Amino acid sequence: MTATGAPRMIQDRALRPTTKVLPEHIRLNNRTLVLQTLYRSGLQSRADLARETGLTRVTVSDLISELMGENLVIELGQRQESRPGKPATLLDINRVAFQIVSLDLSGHTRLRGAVLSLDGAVLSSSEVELAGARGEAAFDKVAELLAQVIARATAPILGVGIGSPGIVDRAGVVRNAPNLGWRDQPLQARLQDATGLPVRVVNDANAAVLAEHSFGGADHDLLLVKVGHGVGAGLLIGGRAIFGERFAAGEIGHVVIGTDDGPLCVCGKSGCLEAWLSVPRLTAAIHDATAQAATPADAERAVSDILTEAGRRLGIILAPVVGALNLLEIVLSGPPELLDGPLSTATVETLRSRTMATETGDLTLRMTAQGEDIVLRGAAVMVLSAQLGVS
Amino acid sequence: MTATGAPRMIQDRALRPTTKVLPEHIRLNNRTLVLQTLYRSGLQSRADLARETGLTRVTVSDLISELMGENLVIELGQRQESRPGKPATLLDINRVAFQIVSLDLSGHTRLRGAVLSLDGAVLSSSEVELAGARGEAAFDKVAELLAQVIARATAPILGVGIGSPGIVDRAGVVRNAPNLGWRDQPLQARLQDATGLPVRVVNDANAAVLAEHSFGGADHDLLLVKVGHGVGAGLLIGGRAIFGERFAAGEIGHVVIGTDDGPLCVCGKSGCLEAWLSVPRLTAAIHDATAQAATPADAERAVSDILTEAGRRLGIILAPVVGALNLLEIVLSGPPELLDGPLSTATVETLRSRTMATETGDLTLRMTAQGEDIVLRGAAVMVLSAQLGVS
DNA sequence: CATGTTTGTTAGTAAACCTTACGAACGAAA
DNA sequence: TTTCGTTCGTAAGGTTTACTAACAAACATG
Repeated sequence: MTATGAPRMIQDRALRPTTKVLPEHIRLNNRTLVLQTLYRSGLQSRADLARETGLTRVTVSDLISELMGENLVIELGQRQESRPGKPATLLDINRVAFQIVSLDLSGHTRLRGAVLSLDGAVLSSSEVELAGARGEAAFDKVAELLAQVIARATAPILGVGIGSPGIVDRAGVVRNAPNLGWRDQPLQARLQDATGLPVRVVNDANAAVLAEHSFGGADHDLLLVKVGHGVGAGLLIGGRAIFGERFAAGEIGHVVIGTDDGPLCVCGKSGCLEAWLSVPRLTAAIHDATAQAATPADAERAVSDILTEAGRRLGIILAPVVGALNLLEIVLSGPPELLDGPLSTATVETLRSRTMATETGDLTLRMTAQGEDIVLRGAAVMVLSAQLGVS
Repeated sequence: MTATGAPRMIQDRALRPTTKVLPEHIRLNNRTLVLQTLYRSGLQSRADLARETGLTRVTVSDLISELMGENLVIELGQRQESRPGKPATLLDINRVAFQIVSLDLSGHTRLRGAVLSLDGAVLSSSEVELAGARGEAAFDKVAELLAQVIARATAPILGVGIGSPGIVDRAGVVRNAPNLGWRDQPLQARLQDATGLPVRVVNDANAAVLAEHSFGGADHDLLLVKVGHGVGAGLLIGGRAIFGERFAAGEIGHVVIGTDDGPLCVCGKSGCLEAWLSVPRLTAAIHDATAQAATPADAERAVSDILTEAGRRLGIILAPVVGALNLLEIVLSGPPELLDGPLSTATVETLRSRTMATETGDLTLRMTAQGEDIVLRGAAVMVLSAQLGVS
């Protein structure tokens, strides 16, 4: 029995549609496609865009005139090239027409804010001491910082991106952030009302992984481990951020490592990742060891041992994740003097020895190049993505 | 500086478009949407579909007439209901017009095949002994079984779905399957050429997780652990299967567990999951313990200890994955006499004690209800998804 | 200077959905 | 029995979208 009259093959795009599509959605898709292409490749002509997107020159021209009408795209004169044919008119995203405001609330004692260009460059930054403020007082600090940063913008603001510690849902409600004393804090909605600007709130580690993806040249599958006062992770699979069923994806700080016990954690368990790896724990351990050491050489060796063990622990906890997701790229974010040395070396060695290296490709582990601005830049990516569909 | 003239908000659908969209793609999306709705809800009128999909009655009628032309949808008389207005004409997927052929190659010694209805019910099944065949001989066994099963179909065949052990890429090439002696075996393409039918080849655990999702009422985020001669996992996030950068997602069989050593594994490492949990290892350990036990009570306790320890090991390795992905649902597939008891109890207890239970929701772990047919049914889901966009 | 090439635009076409309108079929009330 | 309102499915016409075809402008080259 053969497949006589069997239905046509469905393309990947049509797998499990969840919503109806109308003609106007086509326009939005293609408009964003053009913008995205221009954002990434920069200076291009209409004909270039047509070739790259597969759309016709006519359609691209039409979309471009719409985008120019919104001041999102500008013409930059003609291409200087000695070729036959009419010279191309170069286009680019109008990178100075708008700015992005970002806040990083993940610092333990200090909130940071900045104005960024559409390219993710920090143009100016501000800080506010948290000074132990919690709950509504902490919200006031955030609102105050936001107003300050907004005032420093020198172009229309495309939107506001905020990276917050804790568990943040898709609507930008901070479900739980112990450090700031927030529970079910509707941060996005409140700040949107207060400022009249589009606001996006995401978890800090999720913001960080977006920054690494967009600006750090990272792959489509990526795990970023952010080490600070706590330890969290951001996860990108197929270029999409993973949030988890209860928006707590990446919350690996209180997963227990290994089958021996470990240091007691504030959460009550023993051997949590955070008890091994958080910055306060590491600095305290290093301080103790240095104080007890007889000679500088002894001290150095003791410090190296501490960092190596911490790195090994990180490798142990990441190995199942790397195996289950077949991850090839892991990025660390945090104090380089702690992470970038024996620690990361031990982590990658542990990972390689505990997973099946053959067949699964070669694992890469590196420090982020984004430095301290990683959350700010990631929050900006959220804004670009939400407002322009670009990143 | 405010957002004067800031561009419109982009919907989620437009985030990162990668391809141009044409008007005909709309049609495909909406056609599939209608088919999907009908597949899941069954008996519905055109007006019902219009209300549920958001499309107009006119558009739904047009799509339905197209689908009826392909014999995919049929009318089933009028609704028997005492209501004002013209009675509705009930529609349904023509569930007997097509059948699906599935193969399960994951058995250690035996290959299974079946004809399934569009609902995923097994209509008839066949088996072939592998008899140690490897490489090209194993391929011949598969082709022979496939021909047998195809001959038993009693309706046009929608397509062929195959669940294979090992690493399978998106094109259905089996990159590596030690048990079958395959390396870069283009199974999908070869069988497609041989049969003239659409063929889809996926990893067996990935097929299984699709079956659990479609037929087992599972959630959108789901991890399925398949315990057999080896141990593998299938992962679903947001309703989408995760394949991994090198198509090896779910290959957790050779990840090392814990910080004490463990049994030596065939891969050379000590303490791999497979060394703790594979069916041969467990049955051997149980056999030894039973033989050494003085009394039946001793034997029972020893068996329980072995299964509890295996379950604990599974919990240890899954904890970081569950934490990192914020998974709430885990399903086990394999011999229930081994898995469904002390083992699964120990796994879920270990998971709960090693992850942050609060905030992340309550974890569920259960046996699959799909039994031995799970891979066959999952392979059928692949066909439904590829050919009709339905599942 | 004629020719060929490339760019961007104009005009017309096809596909998809929508809105509006209508006949058919039914229950309920006058 | 007749009238009215409701619901279903279809028909006709309009809008949006991107496409094809054709063209003018601007340039290099022989």
